[in-house]
Amino acid sequence: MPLRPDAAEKRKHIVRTAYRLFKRDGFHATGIDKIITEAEVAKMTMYRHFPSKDGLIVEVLDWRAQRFKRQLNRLAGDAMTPSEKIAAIFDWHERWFDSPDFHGCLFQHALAEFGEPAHSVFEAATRQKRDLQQRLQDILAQSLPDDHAEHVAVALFMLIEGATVLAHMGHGKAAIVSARSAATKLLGSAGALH
Amino acid sequence: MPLRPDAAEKRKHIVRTAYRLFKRDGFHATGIDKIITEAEVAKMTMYRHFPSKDGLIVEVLDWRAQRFKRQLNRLAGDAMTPSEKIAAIFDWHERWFDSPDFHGCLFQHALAEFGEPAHSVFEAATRQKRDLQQRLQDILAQSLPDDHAEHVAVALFMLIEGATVLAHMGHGKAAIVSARSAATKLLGSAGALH
DNA sequence: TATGAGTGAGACAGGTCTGTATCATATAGG
DNA sequence: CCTATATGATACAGACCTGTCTCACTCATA
Repeated sequence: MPLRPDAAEKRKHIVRTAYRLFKRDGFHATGIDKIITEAEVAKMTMYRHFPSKDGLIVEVLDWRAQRFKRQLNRLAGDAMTPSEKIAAIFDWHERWFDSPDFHGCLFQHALAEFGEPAHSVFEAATRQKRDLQQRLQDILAQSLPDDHAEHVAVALFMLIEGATVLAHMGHGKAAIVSARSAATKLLGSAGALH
Repeated sequence: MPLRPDAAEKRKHIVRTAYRLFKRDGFHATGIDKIITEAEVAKMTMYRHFPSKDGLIVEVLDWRAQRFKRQLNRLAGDAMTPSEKIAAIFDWHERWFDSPDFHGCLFQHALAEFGEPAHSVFEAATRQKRDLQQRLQDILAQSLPDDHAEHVAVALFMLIEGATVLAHMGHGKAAIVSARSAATKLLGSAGALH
């Protein structure tokens, strides 16, 4: 009764194709027809796997968020100190900003295009942002008291979000340099030197 | 040969109505029909004043950017020290985040929906962001050497952009508290105590 | 009063959007 | 082989999109 062996593959393929188009052209600007043409898939195939375009968008965001989380976990291995982990995260973003197909943060774009807090797409985007912020806070909690950790985590989160906006505007290098410098100062004055 | 006395008023009225709808529902999700209905204006009136929907969007963004700049200039009067000016800007954003019709930053949303750097809407949005960053830098340049001023200005800019994203997600209070705290630390460690 | 610019209302064209329905085909497992 | 499932291709419905066009009307000014 499960799907055919390659049915799950088709599903992933649709998600990946939609991801690429949403990232490049935006959500509203990307039509279903464009997605199925690029994915070389029949329309009914897409609608059998996903309930609607919004449903597909949520799936794409969740899939992307999971990949983001995996990469983050790999970066911030247990071997490093909190400061090293934060530095690694900034380095990672620097590489991301420099990648040829960088078009800003898909989750920020989702918040922009689906600004209604009750919308499922908005919720999917906030989940990812909340996860990142929580992850930063967990890292900092290893060497800072809880209230300090929260404040610094929020500040680092804002620096990262702002850096991503700046990078989308073509100033990724300046953004990451200043963000790193600011993060160092914040961690230093918060007492998290290790 | 100039327009009738109230023609310019109609034009402003269309811009203000479009602004309200774009802010609430987004650019692609807001149709021309919706704008002219809400503005109680004929379609041809709108198309006589603006070349296209994109043209209207650019006009809306420029109008909003001008208003933003005016408010910023009023806030950061010459009487205050750089630190006081920065504090006033954060206070201002706090009030903005708390306002009942806050829906995030329209310029961020424009960058998200028109991600192509060559697009006129993208350019209009970047103009505003560049202006804000430059304004921060000018303020800091009063009490910091140029290279420090630039780094700190970019950091403050990113904090503000990130705080706006957080506020859109419903955490404006936490954002502004952490941003203020971070800004104080950055200004302190940069030596701009006045 | 006469003129002409600005306007409101609405039809219209041509295209695109999401989502559904239909039918032939391919294929894996019993 | 035979049946059930997944699929490709395509037509279709109904709505919405941007932008153009026409026509009657208002109203300030000459």
